Amino acid sequence: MASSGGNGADKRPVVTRFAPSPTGFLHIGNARTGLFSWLYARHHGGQALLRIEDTDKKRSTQEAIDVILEGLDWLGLEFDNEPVYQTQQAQRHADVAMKLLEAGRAYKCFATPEELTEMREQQRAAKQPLRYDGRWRDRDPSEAPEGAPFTVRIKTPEGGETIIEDAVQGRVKVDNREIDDFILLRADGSPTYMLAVVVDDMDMGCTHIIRGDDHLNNAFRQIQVIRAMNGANGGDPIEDGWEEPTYAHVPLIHGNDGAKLSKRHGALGVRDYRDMGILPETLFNYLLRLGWGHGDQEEFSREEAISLFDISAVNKGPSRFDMKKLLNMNGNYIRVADDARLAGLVAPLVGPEADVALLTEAMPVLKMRARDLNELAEGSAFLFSKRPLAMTDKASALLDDEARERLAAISKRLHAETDWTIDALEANLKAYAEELELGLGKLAQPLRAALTGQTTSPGIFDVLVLLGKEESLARIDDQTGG
RNA sequence: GGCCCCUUCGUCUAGCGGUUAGGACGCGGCCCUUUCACGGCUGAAACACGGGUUCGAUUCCCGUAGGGGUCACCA
Repeated sequence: MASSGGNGADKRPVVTRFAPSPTGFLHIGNARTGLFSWLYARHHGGQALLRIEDTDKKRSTQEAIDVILEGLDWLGLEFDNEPVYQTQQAQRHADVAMKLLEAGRAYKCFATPEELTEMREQQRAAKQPLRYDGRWRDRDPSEAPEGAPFTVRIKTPEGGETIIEDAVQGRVKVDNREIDDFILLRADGSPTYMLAVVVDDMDMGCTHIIRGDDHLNNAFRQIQVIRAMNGANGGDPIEDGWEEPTYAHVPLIHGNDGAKLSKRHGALGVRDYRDMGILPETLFNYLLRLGWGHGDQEEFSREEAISLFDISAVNKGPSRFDMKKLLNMNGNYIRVADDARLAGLVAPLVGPEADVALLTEAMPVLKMRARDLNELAEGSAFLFSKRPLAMTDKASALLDDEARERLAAISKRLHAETDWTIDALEANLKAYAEELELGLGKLAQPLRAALTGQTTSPGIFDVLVLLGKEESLARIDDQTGG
């Protein structure tokens, strides 16, 4: 009666599924669920399947589906087989409902929507739980008006309790009285989500259902469909292969205020983070660390994640999204990322004048100073600025008369410099600074302003070398009138 | 409101009966230094509360409080 099904005793090869609905973007929280689902399958050498829940016709456009596919691809989560499209299974869903109806494990309900609304209002008024009261459960269909539309409802057990051994949440019990006879097939013959998910999960052979814990309550209803089909609640199996999967309900990601992450919290879509200049490996790692940990380790390669990930180690409580930490992590990943790759990513952000070869050469010193790709692009801009350079307020403040005089002297020394390397240039300017009995900073800052138009940049000798002798001197002379 | 879930620094987490409660982000200080970063050192910062169980509870059990989720012919 209160059996708990598969639940870890499951010895079948692992098959997980990620089932997003095409809403126009890939929600960051869903992406994490997808990541966990994918990691679990990969860890166990099983299959990670993808299903598109496109039964909401209004929102499900090809474009919306592409956004999801693109997001998963960007994150590097490649799924096995072709994605299953839920709408294409509609006939199969209806068939299952009809089989249940024939077996007497589901029944026709002739209650109208208005009637049901009224029922709920009364329940609300009487402070009773809101659920279908089973008014057609034992009534003869002949009592309905001729040709009246009907829905198909599942016949749910009236007593006992249902237990789920959830891989994340642990043992969860629900009294069967809490589970009403929900609708399987609408009056127009279309399947409800509650039916469709289960049928698809079973048809796809899913052994593990890893999803957001907002579905925890649904699981208790979905199990009823499985049990009706496999005869666990009495009677013969209607079809083979309806084995209860192991459930793992992972907590949702919350915003800073602790509520479910939504539009008002800012960026929601995976694509938004990409546009903010977050690297895919950063998001992968950050999402992994949200709700899961492995000792003191903060950074995990894809391979480490696969070998170390364990669904039962996922925290039960929801975690909050922290942009600051994401950015810090992104900075770490940028610093170790391949220079040519970064140059390729940054070039389009810099503009048409960007030169990938120069960017690649400059990348080692540029990437030290950026936490996202946009910052990286901003930091690279000076390399491609056209003379005469526009000065920021702080930069022009640095270029007073005294500074310009020194720049003129520096210009003269640099014109004579034949060895245009970091070491030689440094030796040259340090000698001059000593001559003037000044700190190098007194020379470097105005020089930086003249060369970059800004007060911050990579090391001044790096800048000189990257710009080259000709361009450097021209920029300096622009400021000295020389 | 009914039902379900959750609760370690501000945030993400480690901990799985005995620890000076560890790490990371963020924040403060110091060092490095041509700016900004990076890096190094360092400081402040947590077991929600109340009962049990136990020689001993952050850890196990029960309440309370707080938070979250869910209750459609949506998915």
